[in-house]
This record gives sequence, structure tokens and C-alpha cells, in this order.
Amino acid sequence: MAVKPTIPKGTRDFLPDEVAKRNYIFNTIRLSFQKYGFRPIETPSFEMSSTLIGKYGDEGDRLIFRILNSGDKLLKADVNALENRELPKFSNSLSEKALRYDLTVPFARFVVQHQNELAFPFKRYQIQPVWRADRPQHGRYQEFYQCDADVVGSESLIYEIDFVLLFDEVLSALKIPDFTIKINNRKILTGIAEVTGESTRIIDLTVALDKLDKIGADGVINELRAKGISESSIQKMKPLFSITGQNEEKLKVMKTFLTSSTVGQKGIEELEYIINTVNELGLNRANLDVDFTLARGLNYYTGAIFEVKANGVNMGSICGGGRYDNLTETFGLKNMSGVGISFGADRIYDVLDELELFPTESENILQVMFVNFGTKEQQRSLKWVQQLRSIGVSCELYPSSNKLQKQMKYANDIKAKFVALIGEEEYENNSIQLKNMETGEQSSTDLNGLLKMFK
RNA sequence: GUGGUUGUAGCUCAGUUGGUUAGAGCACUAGAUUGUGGUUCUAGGGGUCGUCGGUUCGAACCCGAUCUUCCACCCCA
Repeated sequence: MAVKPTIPKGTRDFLPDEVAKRNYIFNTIRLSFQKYGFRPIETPSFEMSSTLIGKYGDEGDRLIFRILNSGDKLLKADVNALENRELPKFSNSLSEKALRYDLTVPFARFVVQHQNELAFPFKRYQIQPVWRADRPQHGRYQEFYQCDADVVGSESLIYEIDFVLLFDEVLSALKIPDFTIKINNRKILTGIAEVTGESTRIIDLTVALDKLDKIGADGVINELRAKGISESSIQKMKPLFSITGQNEEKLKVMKTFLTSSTVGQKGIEELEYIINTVNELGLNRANLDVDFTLARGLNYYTGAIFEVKANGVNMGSICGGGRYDNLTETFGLKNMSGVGISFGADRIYDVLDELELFPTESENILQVMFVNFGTKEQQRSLKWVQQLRSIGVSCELYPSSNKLQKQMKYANDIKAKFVALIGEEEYENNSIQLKNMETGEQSSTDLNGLLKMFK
């Protein structure tokens, strides 16, 4: 016996029914992206390592899948680096390509490379898989799809507003009953760091603050202490731990807190404008929630920060996004502000599955299966099958004249809607029996009647 | 990357203190039913017990390693 095959951890196979459900999600997202004026692009699944490494912080670098050099290139392996335990240097000598970790950095590379062929502001969407060497968990895979929409070349806040509306439109269309779009602004986080006198420690500050929900005020304070933040700074931060209420109230409190920070005030202004405008325009199902603890790990955001959570299910964020001003700068193109969002299709799938929100009508059902009664009847059936196909009906002929029972069972298993029978008697008088597999009803008709039924 | 958890038939799971030929339900195949699927009844096929190694007269069961699953961190979609 051969060895039982397996697939790598964090990856999955998809059966036809599952692909149909995934396409339902992709199609819904794609439709809305198009409607909001985004155009599709695609980029390679792997990039030069230098394009990706260093863009996601040390944690991110650790999770990038590297592609091993092949052939003679392996001879260039830096054995000295290995002996000196300089692992990053050693792996760079073994690998010059890597699987893409997200769609945003490859997009930045794309914009720089094609800058003279693009009209700015350039709006693109991209639906492709990404890979992370993460340890798998519920809703966390090593290969998963991201559905990104970004716009570069404009600082206008109308795009932030558009993206909030887009979140609302897509997730409402997918019938997710209750979800919250959390919004924050990196400038406010910068302001907080300024006011507390810890400008250089903004990452530590925001990472700790991000956990307020999970570990509570005391937990955050402990973490800040552990990171070496001074006691006086922690005291200054304390008012932040108890900000509650409506968005307007939260903004008011924060405005006072950030009085001395011009950056912080700018962040408040931006957030107010976005919230007020979205409120005027109205949302379908989304709750829009200002959350000053929202930090997100990616250290490239500079303005608005988004995160979307489905309520009532145990699942991490299903969407994220934000504004980044400097992303193309590392590839040599300055002053190109961008803002974008990402839908996590695989997590959305798990949410819809758990809440049983997928439509029952599948895209890949067979309309009609013709039963095979033998050589003569088979020839007639083939002709009628082609007739039906020519008017767009999905149908097929069973390949051999097995027992009728077996053919019926097959039709049942593949969930064919109708079974068509042309047996000896039907062959003689040019008729056909059509059986509805759901109701069990069966009736006789001719070719014209058949075509009419499916027109 | 840290700590824990899981693995027995296609699927969901039993399996006595280590002791003959490892079981069930569902699924599958065939028949009951020679022009009718889903229900029912009968019979049948299918497992080197994740993998490699060790302890033992003897291992699904004990030990080690490794892979995988899920969970809490880290981080994130």
C-alpha cells in the first residue's frame, strides 16, 4: 500500500460545494468593489525577498515563507553566517524569493513599478491568496485569501468614508446580522504618546493599550510596567482606560486629553469628519464604533485604522485596513498617500458557516440528467442534450446503460434537479419523460415542450 | 517562537490492569426491486491503530522523537 497522502498544516482542500460557497463570498465582494470604482489587478504569488522582508516588523518577518534557492545557487549558502548563528543572514543566502505575506506591500511595489502607466488617484482591488508561516488555530490558516481594495495618490478623507460604506455594504449583502466597524486614528495614538511623554515608545504603548478589552486596565498597566514605561507616564494614561459612551462623548473626552498635541487634535478632527459624514449618509447593518485602543500590529498605518468584528461568534477580526502615507517611499516613490481595506474571506466563510447564512441555492447544480437506455436511445438523448445546452441549460447524459435504479441514485447524489428519460417507448413516439427530483412528479412531453420549460 | 492538547475504517467515535482473528453508527458495494432516487430489510468489502524508534515473551494501550489537530500566548485575516 502506498503512503497515505496529507496536505501541509494550515492548508485545506475545497470540495465543489465549498468552492460554491467561497465563490458566493468572492462574487459579493467583487461586485461591490466594482460598484465603488475599484479595478482588478493581480501580482505574482511570490516576490523578491527584499520586497517583503522588513515591511512587517520582526514578528512579520518570522512568518514569511521563504523559497529555497535551487541548483547551483545553493552553493552560495553563507556557512560562516550559520556558524556565527546569524540566522537572518544565513537564510538570505539560501533564499532570494518569498511567498507574499499580504496584498498591500506587493501593491506598493506594483504602484512604484507602474507609476507612469497609472492614473492617480489609482483605485485597485485584488483577490488572491497569501501565505503566513503562522501556527494554525480556529480561523487561522497558513494559506488564505485576502480581498483588498486600496486607493493611492489622494489624501482625501472621502475614501475613508467610502471604505466604511463598503464594509457595511458587503457584510450586509452577506447577511451577517450584527457586526461592528471599529475605527481609530494613528495620529491620536501618536498624540497619546506625546501627551504622556513617551513619544519614542509609541509601539509599546499602543500594543499594550490594544489589549485593554482582553486583560483590563490592570493588565495593561502591568504590561506597560514590564516594558519599562515610567510610573508618571502610566498615571497620565489612566484616564484613557475608562473612556466609554457614544462616539461623540468618547471624542469629546479624547479632545480634552489631547489638548496639548497638535497631531492628536488633527486625528480627532479627521475622525469626527468621517463619523459625522457616515452618520449623515447612514449605514445598513453596521455599528460604527470609535475605539481608541485599536492599534493593529502593522506599523505602516499613519491615519485612519479600521477593524471589523462579527458579533456573537468566536472569531478574530474579519476585516482590517487603514491609511498609510509612506508605503511606496521604501520603494523610492514619495508623497503617495494610500488607504485601503481587506476582507478576510476565509474567516468570513467560517462566520457564515457557523451562523448558517449561506444561500441554499448552489451555483453548481445540474439542471437535467438524461438516463441512458442503450445505443439507440443514447444517440437521441445526446442530440436533445445539445439542444438544451444551446439555450444555456446545464445537463448531461449518464455514460452507460446501467440499471435504472443505479442511474437514478447517481442523479440523486449529484443533486440533479430533473431526470429526463428517453426509453424504447419514448424513442418510438419522439417523446420524453421528465421527472422533478424534488417533488417526484413526472410528465411526458416532446422536444419543443422540453425547450420551452427551460427557456 | 512559548506552553498545553489531539491522532483507531471514507466520517463521528468505542476499545477492560499491556494478552488470541481491533468494534459500533453513518457512508460505501451488492441483493430484495428486469422502466424510477431519497425510506426500509438482508448480506458484503474496507483498518500495517499518524509515522519512526525504544521497553517487553507480547504494545492501539507504556516511553522518546517527529508530523498533524485544536487551545492559550505572541502576532494577526
